[in-house]
Amino acid sequence: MNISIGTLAKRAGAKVQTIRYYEQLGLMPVADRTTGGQRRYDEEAVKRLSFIRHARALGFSLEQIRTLLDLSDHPLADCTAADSIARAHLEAVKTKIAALNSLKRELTRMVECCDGTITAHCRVIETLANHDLCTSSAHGTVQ
Amino acid sequence: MNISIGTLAKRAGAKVQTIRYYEQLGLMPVADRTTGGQRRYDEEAVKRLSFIRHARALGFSLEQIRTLLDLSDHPLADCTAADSIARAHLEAVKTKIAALNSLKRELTRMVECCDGTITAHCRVIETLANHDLCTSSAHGTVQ
DNA sequence: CTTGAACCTACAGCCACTGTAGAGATTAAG
DNA sequence: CTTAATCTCTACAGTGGCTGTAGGTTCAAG
Repeated sequence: MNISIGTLAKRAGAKVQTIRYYEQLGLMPVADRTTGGQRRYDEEAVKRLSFIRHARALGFSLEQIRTLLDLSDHPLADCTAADSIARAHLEAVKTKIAALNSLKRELTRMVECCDGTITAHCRVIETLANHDLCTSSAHGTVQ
Repeated sequence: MNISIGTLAKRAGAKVQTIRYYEQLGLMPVADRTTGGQRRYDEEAVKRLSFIRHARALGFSLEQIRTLLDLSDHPLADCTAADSIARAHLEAVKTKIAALNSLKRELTRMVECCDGTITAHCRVIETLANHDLCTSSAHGTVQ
């Protein structure tokens, strides 16, 4: 009931600005204020922000998190929705891992073949210049 | 010498706007224009844009690509710089793969344990609400 | 010569924050 | 009680890497 925004930030592992940003998006509740206008939070807010940060660390988007928060706010609802969000996300993660692995192979080949002398013979530059030298076809845009 | 921006886009796998964006950033040269003011490119531009798109597909940042382009523009230079960019990137990729793998494990556990009935028993929500249930400590922010 | 596709500029929007400026609030020490 | 240090406030701009839109112009085929 008496937690400042800075303390909340530390306890849940977020930045102060991020909390205000979440409030703006409606992910965090509009906080009570002191007479001086500063936000004060309770333990519930710590839990909610931790939930959000944990989900973000797992790579869920804020929109996915919004849905997950709605579901956890209504504990009697069917959890099929939460499950399918998690499953879809798992699939996306698997795809990303596959892309990154093929990327790792290509980068490893690039680096191993660089003879360390002049750019004209540099495998790194050469590979980038000529896509045909690249065996892995799996990579779309990997972020 | 007579390639329109749309043709260039198709041939190198980019969008028209992206080419103009690259020109703005100085990654693509300022193109010659027709009397009517439209950009015309040559084969050299196709190569350069392909280089950029390939490097982007491999996850290099535009700033890294700027350096790689400078290096390939001056083929007599020492290629140590290109090599170290590629090595650093490879390390980053390995780290990302490790994080995603621990994430995959956590998501898999979440999904496997969901009993499909009500949110109160839902492993997905529960895991997100309680970071202590989470075994993988490796995940920072994964994008 | 007409038509329709492609092109032009300029700017706003996306995501998920992060950083800044300048002002006011709170708190601990003296 | 005063002062100083730290926090917090709002509002807005910037990040990266594009993508989309509006409103107009140019080009190439028929």
